[in-house]
Amino acid sequence: MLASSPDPKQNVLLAALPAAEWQRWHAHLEPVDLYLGQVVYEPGDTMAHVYFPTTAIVSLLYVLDDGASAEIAVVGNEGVVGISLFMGGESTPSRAVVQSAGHGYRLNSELLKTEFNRAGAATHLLLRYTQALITQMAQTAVCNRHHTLDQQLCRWMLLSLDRLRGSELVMTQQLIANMLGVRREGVTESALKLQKAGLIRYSRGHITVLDRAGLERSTCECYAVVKKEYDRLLPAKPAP
Amino acid sequence: MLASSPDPKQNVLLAALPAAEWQRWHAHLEPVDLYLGQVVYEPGDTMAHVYFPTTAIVSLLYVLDDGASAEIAVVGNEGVVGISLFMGGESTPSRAVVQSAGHGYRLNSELLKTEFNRAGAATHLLLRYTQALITQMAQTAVCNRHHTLDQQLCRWMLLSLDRLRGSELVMTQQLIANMLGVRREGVTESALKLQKAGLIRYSRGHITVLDRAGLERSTCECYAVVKKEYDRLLPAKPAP
DNA sequence: TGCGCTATGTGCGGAACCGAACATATCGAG
DNA sequence: CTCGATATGTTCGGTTCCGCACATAGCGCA
Repeated sequence: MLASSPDPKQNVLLAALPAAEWQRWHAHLEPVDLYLGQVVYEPGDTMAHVYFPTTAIVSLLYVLDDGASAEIAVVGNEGVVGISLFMGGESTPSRAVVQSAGHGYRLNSELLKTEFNRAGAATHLLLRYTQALITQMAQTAVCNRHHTLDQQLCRWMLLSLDRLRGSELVMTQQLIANMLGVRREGVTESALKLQKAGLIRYSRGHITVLDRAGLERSTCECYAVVKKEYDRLLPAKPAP
Repeated sequence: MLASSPDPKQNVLLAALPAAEWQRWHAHLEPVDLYLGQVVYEPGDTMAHVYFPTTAIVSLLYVLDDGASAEIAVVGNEGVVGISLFMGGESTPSRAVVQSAGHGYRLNSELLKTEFNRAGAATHLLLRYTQALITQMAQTAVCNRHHTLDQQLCRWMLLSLDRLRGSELVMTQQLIANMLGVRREGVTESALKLQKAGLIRYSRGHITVLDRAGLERSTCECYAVVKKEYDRLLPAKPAP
Protein backbone atom coordinates (compact mmCIF):
# COMPACT_ATOMS: atom_id res chain seq x y z
CA MET A 1 0.00 0.00 0.00
CA LEU A 2 1.47 3.29 -1.05
CA ALA A 3 1.00 6.57 0.70
CA SER A 4 -0.69 9.45 -1.08
CA SER A 5 1.28 11.28 -3.76
CA PRO A 6 3.75 13.76 -2.39
CA ASP A 7 4.44 17.20 -3.75
CA PRO A 8 5.89 17.08 -7.28
CA LYS A 9 8.55 19.44 -6.01
CA GLN A 10 10.02 16.54 -4.09
CA ASN A 11 11.67 15.98 -7.43
CA VAL A 12 14.75 18.15 -7.69
CA LEU A 13 14.28 19.00 -11.34
CA LEU A 14 10.66 19.98 -10.96
CA ALA A 15 11.50 21.97 -7.85
CA ALA A 16 14.13 23.91 -9.75
CA LEU A 17 11.82 25.06 -12.53
CA PRO A 18 11.36 28.81 -12.78
CA ALA A 19 7.83 30.08 -12.10
CA ALA A 20 6.97 30.46 -15.78
CA GLU A 21 7.81 26.85 -16.59
CA TRP A 22 6.10 25.62 -13.48
CA GLN A 23 2.96 27.48 -14.50
CA ARG A 24 2.91 25.79 -17.87
CA TRP A 25 3.86 22.36 -16.61
CA HIS A 26 2.13 21.71 -13.35
CA ALA A 27 -1.37 21.13 -14.67
CA HIS A 28 0.04 18.47 -17.00
CA LEU A 29 2.00 16.56 -14.38
CA GLU A 30 0.19 13.29 -13.69
CA PRO A 31 0.92 11.50 -10.42
CA VAL A 32 1.90 7.87 -10.95
CA ASP A 33 2.48 4.93 -8.66
CA LEU A 34 5.65 3.08 -9.53
CA TYR A 35 5.55 -0.46 -8.21
CA LEU A 36 8.50 -2.76 -7.61
CA GLY A 37 9.58 -4.44 -10.82
CA GLN A 38 7.51 -2.22 -13.08
CA VAL A 39 9.09 -1.81 -16.48
CA VAL A 40 9.04 1.85 -17.42
CA TYR A 41 10.47 1.17 -20.85
CA GLU A 42 12.01 -1.65 -22.83
CA PRO A 43 14.91 -1.30 -25.28
CA GLY A 44 13.69 0.45 -28.41
CA ASP A 45 10.42 1.65 -26.92
CA THR A 46 9.26 5.13 -27.76
CA MET A 47 7.83 6.46 -24.56
CA ALA A 48 4.70 8.51 -24.35
CA HIS A 49 5.89 10.23 -21.17
CA VAL A 50 8.95 11.14 -19.20
CA TYR A 51 8.91 10.22 -15.51
CA PHE A 52 10.03 12.37 -12.62
CA PRO A 53 10.38 10.12 -9.56
CA THR A 54 9.65 11.65 -6.18
CA THR A 55 9.93 8.71 -3.79
CA ALA A 56 10.57 5.84 -6.23
CA ILE A 57 13.90 4.72 -7.68
CA VAL A 58 14.29 3.51 -11.25
CA SER A 59 17.24 1.47 -12.52
CA LEU A 60 18.55 1.74 -16.03
CA LEU A 61 19.70 -1.72 -17.12
CA TYR A 62 21.32 -3.22 -20.16
CA VAL A 63 20.23 -6.78 -20.82
CA LEU A 64 22.41 -9.04 -22.96
CA ASP A 65 21.25 -11.69 -25.41
CA ASP A 66 22.03 -14.46 -22.92
CA GLY A 67 19.90 -12.80 -20.26
CA ALA A 68 22.78 -11.39 -18.23
CA SER A 69 22.24 -7.83 -17.16
CA ALA A 70 23.90 -4.88 -15.53
CA GLU A 71 22.66 -1.64 -14.08
CA ILE A 72 24.30 1.33 -15.69
CA ALA A 73 22.65 4.08 -13.69
CA VAL A 74 19.97 4.75 -11.14
CA VAL A 75 17.41 7.57 -11.19
CA GLY A 76 15.58 8.90 -8.16
CA ASN A 77 14.10 12.18 -7.11
CA GLU A 78 17.13 14.00 -8.47
CA GLY A 79 16.33 13.13 -12.05
CA VAL A 80 14.10 12.05 -14.86
CA VAL A 81 13.56 8.80 -16.76
CA GLY A 82 13.39 9.13 -20.53
CA ILE A 83 16.20 11.43 -21.57
CA SER A 84 16.18 9.94 -25.06
CA LEU A 85 12.99 11.87 -25.74
CA PHE A 86 14.69 15.23 -25.54
CA MET A 87 18.10 14.00 -26.68
CA GLY A 88 16.43 13.21 -29.96
CA GLY A 89 16.86 9.48 -30.30
CA GLU A 90 13.35 8.75 -29.02
CA SER A 91 14.48 5.36 -27.70
CA THR A 92 17.56 3.68 -26.23
CA PRO A 93 18.90 0.12 -26.02
CA SER A 94 18.43 0.16 -22.25
CA ARG A 95 15.64 -1.02 -20.01
CA ALA A 96 14.17 0.96 -17.12
CA VAL A 97 12.83 -0.96 -14.13
CA VAL A 98 11.45 0.28 -10.83
CA GLN A 99 13.97 -0.77 -8.21
CA SER A 100 12.21 0.75 -5.23
CA ALA A 101 8.48 1.30 -5.21
CA GLY A 102 7.13 4.77 -4.68
CA HIS A 103 5.67 7.73 -6.47
CA GLY A 104 6.50 10.02 -9.31
CA TYR A 105 4.98 12.34 -11.84
CA ARG A 106 4.89 11.98 -15.56
CA LEU A 107 4.70 14.47 -18.34
CA ASN A 108 3.49 13.96 -21.88
CA SER A 109 6.40 13.57 -24.25
CA GLU A 110 5.12 16.07 -26.80
CA LEU A 111 4.76 18.72 -24.16
CA LEU A 112 8.20 17.94 -22.86
CA LYS A 113 9.75 18.24 -26.30
CA THR A 114 8.02 21.54 -26.92
CA GLU A 115 9.29 22.87 -23.63
CA PHE A 116 12.77 21.51 -24.24
CA ASN A 117 12.93 23.27 -27.59
CA ARG A 118 12.31 26.63 -25.97
CA ALA A 119 16.00 26.57 -25.08
CA GLY A 120 15.25 28.05 -21.69
CA ALA A 121 15.95 27.24 -18.07
CA ALA A 122 14.29 23.82 -18.26
CA THR A 123 16.44 22.89 -21.23
CA HIS A 124 19.62 23.72 -19.40
CA LEU A 125 18.45 21.92 -16.29
CA LEU A 126 17.66 18.74 -18.23
CA LEU A 127 20.98 18.85 -20.03
CA ARG A 128 22.96 19.34 -16.86
CA TYR A 129 21.09 16.42 -15.36
CA THR A 130 21.97 14.35 -18.41
CA GLN A 131 25.60 15.16 -17.95
CA ALA A 132 25.44 13.98 -14.35
CA LEU A 133 23.82 10.77 -15.55
CA ILE A 134 26.63 10.30 -18.07
CA THR A 135 29.14 10.59 -15.25
CA GLN A 136 27.30 7.92 -13.32
CA MET A 137 27.35 5.56 -16.31
CA ALA A 138 31.02 6.14 -17.00
CA GLN A 139 32.01 5.65 -13.39
CA THR A 140 29.97 2.45 -13.32
CA ALA A 141 31.96 1.19 -16.29
CA VAL A 142 35.26 1.83 -14.52
CA CYS A 143 33.96 0.41 -11.27
CA ASN A 144 32.86 -2.79 -13.02
CA ARG A 145 36.36 -3.15 -14.33
CA HIS A 146 38.46 -2.44 -11.28
CA HIS A 147 36.63 -2.75 -8.00
CA THR A 148 35.61 -5.69 -5.86
CA LEU A 149 32.08 -6.83 -5.33
CA ASP A 150 32.31 -5.73 -1.69
CA GLN A 151 33.09 -2.19 -2.78
CA GLN A 152 30.46 -2.18 -5.48
CA LEU A 153 27.77 -3.40 -3.13
CA CYS A 154 28.55 -0.51 -0.78
CA ARG A 155 28.46 1.93 -3.67
CA TRP A 156 25.14 0.55 -4.81
CA MET A 157 23.54 0.79 -1.39
CA LEU A 158 24.79 4.33 -0.90
CA LEU A 159 23.45 5.47 -4.26
CA SER A 160 20.08 3.95 -3.38
CA LEU A 161 20.11 5.40 0.11
CA ASP A 162 20.73 8.88 -1.24
CA ARG A 163 17.53 8.60 -3.23
CA LEU A 164 15.33 7.48 -0.34
CA ARG A 165 14.22 8.79 2.99
CA GLY A 166 15.15 6.60 5.90
CA SER A 167 17.81 3.94 6.11
CA GLU A 168 16.01 0.83 4.93
CA LEU A 169 16.25 -0.70 1.48
CA VAL A 170 13.61 -3.18 0.35
CA MET A 171 15.54 -5.41 -1.99
CA THR A 172 16.39 -9.10 -2.16
CA GLN A 173 19.91 -10.29 -2.77
CA GLN A 174 18.78 -11.79 -6.05
CA LEU A 175 17.62 -8.41 -7.30
CA ILE A 176 20.80 -6.71 -6.18
CA ALA A 177 22.76 -9.40 -8.01
CA ASN A 178 20.80 -8.65 -11.20
CA MET A 179 21.57 -4.96 -10.85
CA LEU A 180 25.26 -5.47 -10.25
CA GLY A 181 25.48 -8.18 -12.87
CA VAL A 182 26.91 -10.79 -10.50
CA ARG A 183 25.79 -14.05 -8.90
CA ARG A 184 23.35 -14.02 -6.05
CA GLU A 185 25.79 -16.04 -3.94
CA GLY A 186 28.39 -13.34 -4.34
CA VAL A 187 25.99 -10.78 -2.96
CA THR A 188 25.19 -13.11 -0.05
CA GLU A 189 28.86 -13.35 0.85
CA SER A 190 29.51 -9.64 0.61
CA ALA A 191 26.36 -8.78 2.53
CA LEU A 192 27.40 -11.20 5.28
CA LYS A 193 30.74 -9.49 5.59
CA LEU A 194 29.03 -6.13 5.93
CA GLN A 195 26.59 -7.54 8.46
CA LYS A 196 29.38 -9.08 10.53
CA ALA A 197 31.16 -5.73 10.42
CA GLY A 198 28.02 -4.17 11.89
CA LEU A 199 27.36 -1.89 8.92
CA ILE A 200 24.01 -3.35 7.90
CA ARG A 201 21.33 -5.74 9.11
CA TYR A 202 19.80 -8.09 6.61
CA SER A 203 16.52 -9.95 6.66
CA ARG A 204 14.55 -11.41 3.80
CA GLY A 205 14.54 -8.51 1.45
CA HIS A 206 15.02 -5.77 3.99
CA ILE A 207 18.39 -4.11 4.47
CA THR A 208 18.75 -1.71 7.36
CA VAL A 209 21.78 0.49 7.19
CA LEU A 210 23.28 0.78 10.66
CA ASP A 211 26.47 2.65 9.90
CA ARG A 212 26.37 4.82 6.86
CA ALA A 213 29.77 6.32 7.50
CA GLY A 214 31.16 2.80 7.65
CA LEU A 215 29.70 2.04 4.23
CA GLU A 216 31.29 5.16 2.87
CA ARG A 217 34.63 4.00 4.21
CA SER A 218 34.15 0.56 2.69
CA THR A 219 33.22 1.65 -0.80
CA CYS A 220 35.46 2.72 -3.65
CA GLU A 221 36.05 6.25 -4.78
CA CYS A 222 33.37 5.85 -7.45
CA TYR A 223 30.57 6.75 -5.08
CA ALA A 224 32.16 10.05 -4.09
CA VAL A 225 33.04 10.99 -7.66
CA VAL A 226 29.46 10.51 -8.79
CA LYS A 227 27.96 12.28 -5.80
CA LYS A 228 30.26 15.23 -6.16
CA GLU A 229 29.37 15.58 -9.80
CA TYR A 230 25.63 15.47 -9.07
CA ASP A 231 26.08 18.12 -6.40
CA ARG A 232 28.06 20.28 -8.77
CA LEU A 233 25.68 19.97 -11.71
CA LEU A 234 22.28 20.02 -10.04
CA PRO A 235 20.46 22.40 -7.72
CA ALA A 236 20.41 21.53 -4.04
CA LYS A 237 17.78 18.99 -3.02
CA PRO A 238 14.54 20.24 -1.51
CA ALA A 239 14.21 19.74 2.24
CA PRO A 240 12.52 16.38 2.98
CA MET B 1 55.04 13.49 -40.19
CA LEU B 2 51.40 14.15 -40.76
CA ALA B 3 49.75 14.72 -44.10
CA SER B 4 48.07 18.04 -44.84
CA SER B 5 44.72 18.74 -43.20
CA PRO B 6 41.81 17.05 -44.88
CA ASP B 7 38.46 18.61 -45.54
CA PRO B 8 36.60 19.46 -42.31
CA LYS B 9 33.63 17.66 -43.82
CA GLN B 10 35.47 14.42 -43.26
CA ASN B 11 33.89 14.84 -39.85
CA VAL B 12 30.35 13.51 -39.94
CA LEU B 13 28.91 16.21 -37.72
CA LEU B 14 30.48 19.05 -39.65
CA ALA B 15 29.43 17.44 -42.92
CA ALA B 16 25.85 17.29 -41.74
CA LEU B 17 25.54 20.97 -40.91
CA PRO B 18 22.98 22.87 -42.94
CA ALA B 19 24.35 25.57 -45.24
CA ALA B 20 23.49 28.41 -42.85
CA GLU B 21 25.42 26.88 -39.95
CA TRP B 22 28.29 25.96 -42.19
CA GLN B 23 28.50 29.56 -43.38
CA ARG B 24 28.76 30.83 -39.84
CA TRP B 25 31.15 28.11 -38.62
CA HIS B 26 33.62 27.35 -41.32
CA ALA B 27 35.75 30.45 -40.99
CA HIS B 28 36.17 29.70 -37.30
CA LEU B 29 37.19 26.07 -37.68
CA GLU B 30 40.90 25.80 -36.94
CA PRO B 31 42.77 22.77 -38.27
CA VAL B 32 44.71 20.97 -35.54
CA ASP B 33 47.24 18.16 -35.52
CA LEU B 34 46.43 15.61 -32.87
CA TYR B 35 49.51 13.59 -31.95
CA LEU B 36 49.62 10.23 -30.25
CA GLY B 37 49.27 10.57 -26.51
CA GLN B 38 48.18 14.19 -26.62
CA VAL B 39 45.91 15.06 -23.72
CA VAL B 40 42.95 17.00 -25.05
CA TYR B 41 41.57 17.58 -21.59
CA GLU B 42 42.14 16.50 -18.02
CA PRO B 43 39.40 15.84 -15.46
CA GLY B 44 37.89 19.13 -14.35
CA ASP B 45 39.42 21.19 -17.16
CA THR B 46 37.28 23.83 -18.79
CA MET B 47 38.13 23.60 -22.44
CA ALA B 48 38.55 26.58 -24.68
CA HIS B 49 37.52 24.57 -27.74
CA VAL B 50 35.61 21.55 -28.86
CA TYR B 51 37.41 19.18 -31.23
CA PHE B 52 35.99 17.57 -34.32
CA PRO B 53 38.37 14.76 -35.35
CA THR B 54 38.68 14.01 -39.04
CA THR B 55 41.41 11.36 -39.17
CA ALA B 56 42.41 11.16 -35.49
CA ILE B 57 40.82 9.07 -32.75
CA VAL B 58 40.41 10.32 -29.19
CA SER B 59 39.76 8.06 -26.18
CA LEU B 60 37.71 9.14 -23.23
CA LEU B 61 39.25 7.59 -20.12
CA TYR B 62 38.49 7.52 -16.44
CA VAL B 63 41.59 7.35 -14.28
CA LEU B 64 41.31 6.09 -10.72
CA ASP B 65 43.24 7.30 -7.69
CA ASP B 66 45.56 4.29 -7.86
CA GLY B 67 46.41 5.02 -11.47
CA ALA B 68 44.23 2.28 -12.96
CA SER B 69 42.25 3.42 -15.94
CA ALA B 70 39.55 2.40 -18.35
CA GLU B 71 38.33 3.74 -21.64
CA ILE B 72 34.66 4.54 -21.55
CA ALA B 73 34.22 5.68 -25.13
CA VAL B 74 36.10 6.51 -28.27
CA VAL B 75 35.54 9.49 -30.56
CA GLY B 76 36.57 9.66 -34.20
CA ASN B 77 35.34 11.42 -37.29
CA GLU B 78 31.75 10.62 -36.33
CA GLY B 79 31.81 12.87 -33.30
CA VAL B 80 33.11 15.68 -31.19
CA VAL B 81 35.28 15.91 -28.08
CA GLY B 82 34.02 18.25 -25.39
CA ILE B 83 30.31 17.62 -25.02
CA SER B 84 30.36 19.02 -21.47
CA LEU B 85 30.66 22.49 -22.98
CA PHE B 86 27.20 22.38 -24.50
CA MET B 87 25.72 20.04 -21.91
CA GLY B 88 26.31 22.80 -19.42
CA GLY B 89 28.74 21.25 -16.97
CA GLU B 90 31.78 22.85 -18.61
CA SER B 91 34.00 20.02 -17.40
CA THR B 92 33.84 16.29 -16.69
CA PRO B 93 35.73 13.83 -14.48
CA SER B 94 37.11 12.10 -17.57
CA ARG B 95 40.33 12.47 -19.47
CA ALA B 96 40.60 12.70 -23.26
CA VAL B 97 43.73 11.32 -24.90
CA VAL B 98 44.63 10.97 -28.56
CA GLN B 99 44.69 7.25 -29.26
CA SER B 100 45.50 7.47 -32.94
CA ALA B 101 47.35 10.43 -34.38
CA GLY B 102 45.74 12.45 -37.13
CA HIS B 103 43.90 15.63 -37.81
CA GLY B 104 40.86 17.45 -36.65
CA TYR B 105 39.29 20.86 -36.41
CA ARG B 106 38.50 22.84 -33.35
CA LEU B 107 35.92 25.49 -32.65
CA ASN B 108 35.98 28.16 -29.97
CA SER B 109 33.81 27.18 -27.05
CA GLU B 110 31.96 30.49 -26.85
CA LEU B 111 31.01 30.29 -30.48
CA LEU B 112 29.91 26.71 -30.02
CA LYS B 113 27.72 27.60 -27.06
CA THR B 114 26.13 30.46 -28.93
CA GLU B 115 25.37 28.19 -31.85
CA PHE B 116 24.09 25.44 -29.58
CA ASN B 117 21.69 27.85 -27.92
CA ARG B 118 20.07 28.68 -31.22
CA ALA B 119 18.16 25.42 -30.78
CA GLY B 120 18.52 24.65 -34.45
CA ALA B 121 19.79 21.83 -36.60
CA ALA B 122 23.27 21.87 -35.04
CA THR B 123 21.77 21.57 -31.58
CA HIS B 124 19.80 18.50 -32.51
CA LEU B 125 22.75 16.99 -34.28
CA LEU B 126 25.01 17.44 -31.25
CA LEU B 127 22.39 16.01 -28.91
CA ARG B 128 21.79 12.98 -31.06
CA TYR B 129 25.52 12.42 -31.15
CA THR B 130 25.62 12.69 -27.38
CA GLN B 131 22.96 10.05 -27.09
CA ALA B 132 25.02 7.73 -29.28
CA LEU B 133 28.00 8.38 -27.04
CA ILE B 134 25.91 7.52 -24.00
CA THR B 135 25.03 4.20 -25.60
CA GLN B 136 28.69 3.48 -26.15
CA MET B 137 29.51 4.21 -22.50
CA ALA B 138 26.67 2.09 -21.19
CA GLN B 139 27.52 -0.82 -23.43
CA THR B 140 31.13 -0.56 -22.31
CA ALA B 141 29.98 -0.86 -18.72
CA VAL B 142 28.06 -4.05 -19.45
CA CYS B 143 30.87 -5.44 -21.58
CA ASN B 144 33.37 -4.84 -18.77
CA ARG B 145 31.15 -6.84 -16.51
CA HIS B 146 30.26 -9.84 -18.62
CA HIS B 147 32.59 -10.43 -21.55
CA THR B 148 36.03 -11.95 -21.86
CA LEU B 149 39.15 -10.06 -22.69
CA ASP B 150 39.28 -11.82 -26.07
CA GLN B 151 35.88 -10.48 -26.96
CA GLN B 152 36.63 -7.03 -25.67
CA LEU B 153 39.85 -6.81 -27.61
CA CYS B 154 37.95 -7.60 -30.81
CA ARG B 155 35.33 -5.00 -29.96
CA TRP B 156 38.01 -2.42 -29.29
CA MET B 157 39.82 -3.07 -32.54
CA LEU B 158 36.60 -2.93 -34.52
CA LEU B 159 35.55 0.36 -32.96
CA SER B 160 38.96 1.81 -33.81
CA LEU B 161 38.92 0.39 -37.30
CA ASP B 162 35.57 1.99 -38.01
CA ARG B 163 37.11 5.37 -37.28
CA LEU B 164 40.13 4.96 -39.54
CA ARG B 165 40.81 4.41 -43.20
CA GLY B 166 42.77 1.27 -43.94
CA SER B 167 43.20 -1.79 -41.82
CA GLU B 168 46.24 -0.98 -39.72
CA LEU B 169 46.19 0.19 -36.13
CA VAL B 170 49.26 1.84 -34.66
CA MET B 171 49.06 0.89 -31.02
CA THR B 172 51.22 -1.04 -28.57
CA GLN B 173 49.80 -3.76 -26.39
CA GLN B 174 50.59 -1.66 -23.34
CA LEU B 175 48.42 1.18 -24.61
CA ILE B 176 45.58 -1.17 -25.49
CA ALA B 177 45.84 -2.61 -21.98
CA ASN B 178 45.51 0.88 -20.50
CA MET B 179 42.42 1.50 -22.61
CA LEU B 180 40.76 -1.76 -21.70
CA GLY B 181 41.83 -1.48 -18.08
CA VAL B 182 43.63 -4.85 -18.06
CA ARG B 183 47.19 -6.14 -17.80
CA ARG B 184 49.51 -5.88 -20.75
CA GLU B 185 50.18 -9.62 -20.53
CA GLY B 186 46.51 -10.30 -20.95
CA VAL B 187 46.46 -8.34 -24.17
CA THR B 188 49.54 -10.24 -25.36
CA GLU B 189 47.78 -13.54 -24.82
CA SER B 190 44.57 -12.50 -26.51
CA ALA B 191 46.41 -10.93 -29.41
CA LEU B 192 48.41 -14.13 -29.88
CA LYS B 193 45.22 -16.13 -30.08
CA LEU B 194 43.86 -13.81 -32.74
CA GLN B 195 47.14 -13.93 -34.63
CA LYS B 196 47.21 -17.73 -34.54
CA ALA B 197 43.64 -17.73 -35.80
CA GLY B 198 44.81 -15.63 -38.74
CA LEU B 199 42.64 -12.63 -37.91
CA ILE B 200 45.42 -10.12 -37.31
CA ARG B 201 49.15 -9.72 -37.71
CA TYR B 202 51.06 -8.08 -34.91
CA SER B 203 54.44 -6.39 -34.85
CA ARG B 204 55.86 -3.88 -32.42
CA GLY B 205 53.01 -1.49 -32.25
CA HIS B 206 51.44 -2.21 -35.61
CA ILE B 207 48.34 -4.34 -35.90
CA THR B 208 47.21 -5.31 -39.37
CA VAL B 209 43.69 -6.63 -39.57
CA LEU B 210 43.63 -9.56 -41.97
CA ASP B 211 40.09 -10.80 -41.46
CA ARG B 212 37.64 -8.23 -40.34
CA ALA B 213 34.66 -10.54 -40.66
CA GLY B 214 36.49 -12.98 -38.39
CA LEU B 215 36.89 -10.28 -35.77
CA GLU B 216 33.20 -9.53 -35.97
CA ARG B 217 32.46 -13.19 -35.38
CA SER B 218 34.84 -13.28 -32.41
CA THR B 219 33.54 -10.23 -30.59
CA CYS B 220 30.55 -9.91 -28.32
CA GLU B 221 27.22 -8.39 -29.24
CA CYS B 222 28.34 -5.07 -27.73
CA TYR B 223 30.07 -3.97 -30.91
CA ALA B 224 26.96 -4.46 -33.03
CA VAL B 225 24.66 -2.76 -30.53
CA VAL B 226 26.82 0.34 -30.46
CA LYS B 227 27.33 0.44 -34.21
CA LYS B 228 23.65 0.06 -34.88
CA GLU B 229 22.84 2.88 -32.52
CA TYR B 230 25.38 5.20 -34.13
CA ASP B 231 23.95 4.38 -37.55
CA ARG B 232 20.46 5.05 -36.32
CA LEU B 233 21.22 8.33 -34.59
CA LEU B 234 23.74 9.93 -36.92
CA PRO B 235 23.77 10.89 -40.57
CA ALA B 236 25.58 8.56 -42.98
CA LYS B 237 29.32 8.99 -43.14
CA PRO B 238 30.79 11.04 -45.96
CA ALA B 239 32.55 9.04 -48.68
CA PRO B 240 36.26 8.57 -47.83
C1' DT C 1 78.40 -3.59 -35.43
C1' DG C 2 76.93 -3.50 -31.11
C1' DC C 3 74.30 -1.33 -27.29
C1' DG C 4 70.29 0.03 -25.15
C1' DC C 5 65.53 0.78 -25.23
C1' DT C 6 61.10 -0.71 -26.16
C1' DA C 7 57.90 -4.30 -27.27
C1' DT C 8 56.44 -8.84 -26.83
C1' DG C 9 56.29 -13.74 -24.94
C1' DT C 10 56.05 -17.03 -20.92
C1' DG C 11 55.56 -19.07 -16.41
C1' DC C 12 53.78 -19.25 -11.70
C1' DG C 13 51.06 -18.73 -7.58
C1' DG C 14 47.01 -16.40 -6.00
C1' DA C 15 42.51 -13.77 -5.79
C1' DA C 16 37.95 -13.06 -7.36
C1' DC C 17 34.24 -14.67 -9.29
C1' DC C 18 31.44 -18.33 -11.75
C1' DG C 19 28.15 -22.39 -12.15
C1' DA C 20 26.05 -25.79 -9.89
C1' DA C 21 24.27 -28.34 -6.18
C1' DC C 22 22.41 -28.41 -1.92
C1' DA C 23 21.20 -27.02 3.08
C1' DT C 24 18.71 -24.03 6.04
C1' DA C 25 15.57 -20.50 7.46
C1' DT C 26 11.55 -17.50 7.33
C1' DC C 27 7.16 -15.92 5.74
C1' DG C 28 2.38 -16.26 4.52
C1' DA C 29 -1.64 -18.81 3.12
C1' DG C 30 -4.82 -22.19 4.25
C1' DC D 1 0.12 -25.45 12.73
C1' DT D 2 1.69 -27.12 8.50
C1' DC D 3 3.06 -26.68 3.91
C1' DG D 4 4.97 -24.54 0.08
C1' DA D 5 7.26 -20.73 -1.77
C1' DT D 6 10.82 -17.61 -1.23
C1' DA D 7 15.14 -15.96 0.69
C1' DT D 8 19.54 -16.81 2.45
C1' DG D 9 23.81 -19.59 3.66
C1' DT D 10 27.54 -23.01 2.32
C1' DT D 11 30.52 -25.76 -0.37
C1' DC D 12 33.36 -27.20 -4.36
C1' DG D 13 35.80 -27.41 -8.58
C1' DG D 14 36.85 -24.51 -12.50
C1' DT D 15 38.00 -20.27 -15.18
C1' DT D 16 39.66 -15.76 -15.89
C1' DC D 17 42.42 -12.46 -14.77
C1' DC D 18 45.96 -10.42 -11.56
C1' DG D 19 50.80 -9.32 -9.87
C1' DC D 20 55.25 -10.43 -10.38
C1' DA D 21 59.49 -12.08 -12.39
C1' DC D 22 62.02 -12.85 -16.14
C1' DA D 23 63.19 -14.26 -21.08
C1' DT D 24 63.35 -12.95 -25.88
C1' DA D 25 63.16 -10.08 -29.86
C1' DG D 26 63.23 -6.08 -33.01
C1' DC D 27 64.55 -1.27 -33.77
C1' DG D 28 67.33 2.87 -33.83
C1' DC D 29 71.35 5.17 -33.04
C1' DA D 30 76.32 5.88 -31.70
